[in-house]
Amino acid sequence: MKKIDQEIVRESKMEELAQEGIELFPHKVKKTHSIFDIVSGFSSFSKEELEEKKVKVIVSGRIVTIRRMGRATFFHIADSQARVQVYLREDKVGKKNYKLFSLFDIGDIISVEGFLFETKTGELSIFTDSFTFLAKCLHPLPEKWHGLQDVELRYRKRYLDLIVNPEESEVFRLRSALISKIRQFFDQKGYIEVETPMMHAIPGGALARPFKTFHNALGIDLYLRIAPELYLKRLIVGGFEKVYEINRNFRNEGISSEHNPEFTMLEFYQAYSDYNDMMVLTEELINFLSLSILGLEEVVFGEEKISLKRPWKRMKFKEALVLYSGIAPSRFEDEAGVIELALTLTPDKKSLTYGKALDIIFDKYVKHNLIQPTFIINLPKEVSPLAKASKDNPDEAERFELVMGGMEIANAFSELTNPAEQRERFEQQAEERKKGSEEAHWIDMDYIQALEYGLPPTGGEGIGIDRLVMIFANRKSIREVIFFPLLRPK
RNA sequence: GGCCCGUUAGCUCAACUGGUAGAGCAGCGGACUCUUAAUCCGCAGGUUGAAGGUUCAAGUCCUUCACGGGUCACCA
Repeated sequence: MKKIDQEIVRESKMEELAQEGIELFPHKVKKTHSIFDIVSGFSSFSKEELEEKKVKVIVSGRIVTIRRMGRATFFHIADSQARVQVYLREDKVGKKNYKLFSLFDIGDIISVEGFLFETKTGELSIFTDSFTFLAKCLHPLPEKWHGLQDVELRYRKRYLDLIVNPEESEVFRLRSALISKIRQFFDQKGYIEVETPMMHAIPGGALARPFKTFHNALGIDLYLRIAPELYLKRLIVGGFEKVYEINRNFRNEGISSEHNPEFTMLEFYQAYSDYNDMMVLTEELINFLSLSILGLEEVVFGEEKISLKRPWKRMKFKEALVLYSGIAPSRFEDEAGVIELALTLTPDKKSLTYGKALDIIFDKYVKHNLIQPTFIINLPKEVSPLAKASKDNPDEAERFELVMGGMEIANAFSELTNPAEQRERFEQQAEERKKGSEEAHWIDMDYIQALEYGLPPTGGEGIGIDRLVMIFANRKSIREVIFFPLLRPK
């Protein structure tokens, strides 16, 4: 890559540092405080208190601003959480060191040692007596005022985004807190966290196209998992009554502001419960997350306010269709008509079943209207091959989707426990595969055998963590909540 | 994959119906010991995403391509 003049300047400054005997890549540095410790611990102190206490600190960070004024210089050092001002004066550090500092640039990482004080303008700062070079930044950083705006660059070079747009790091701190609180929630309820395979010989547990790979030693095709579901239920068969897993799923489908090919899924299963229990648990979980992270039972999402006060609305799938689709209720009785309508919405599809057609109409006309958290219950059995049928209506499944912010956040059901019925459902799916539906479920005989050993009544659920973070962090694109979203290599 | 939009200095953005590619920040040189988007003086920085084409003349119009964003489709 061609070097620009500023890069050449920075390189020659680094050479000069070396000539001055400065260690360019030091091994270790002393540190008494983080920048955050200083800002949070001493901001409330008055000028006089600081002078009296003479707090000595050794702190490291990246130089993000420099204001040189002859024999004195102010600069800020920062990490992803906080920034603090440093005051450097020639009479304090000596002529030689002061001159050395002219070889430092915005972006360099240094350690400074000094006493805390307050400037005339009232900013908590470090009056430094010495500083240590830690790392050179060989490229100029984006502009201090606007930061890095180019979304493509922000995603491709997330480290740059984090350096110059510190508010972006808040999204990821929130994400981390959310996952940590999820673990706390389930652990307290006696769940155990488990890990199941991410490489499957038979990809299952969802309706989606998988990524395919090959294992050399075994000489077999393997697939990156599209869901952990079937393995987690095997663990229920094995006697673990409450399990959860938080990890990546991989789906070889389109990319959009709501879809990344790899995404983080929370799945949890509880023996001796059903989908109604899962609804209560879900409300409890997300309400808890909101209260413990945001301190509120409400989140702002775009133009909307989402209330997380319990209980949340429960609405039958078909009722939601009638209420939001704008299609006359009587038309839903006409199966052929519904299929025809759905086909016009998805020109790529050649044929559809009634249940699939309803699902398409739901996604198209209903989902985006559901901003407040809503459990859409009793989805068509046809599109739910792993769920128990409803007692009252054999065409419906004991299944719900949680929709909020116009997005599907969770999907849960009373797990199908009857091995013979599971086998029939798989066979139906196999028929659909034959007809060209690449996302239809495979037949997993080992899973059926696991069911034959006896799966107790079980409720299970998956929650899309990335989308939940989107809502909590008020971001409209999934790429804003994933450090390194998938982009085409340049 | 279809359609729409975008791509100009390291970054953020200008450049009217085609007529000499500019500014701010960052950088370099100089002044400056409480500044904070520091200030003041000066300087440098460009294959306008790529390749073709139209034209006396293209950042601007046309074609193709690349990457991204939005949207539709696919897909929980």
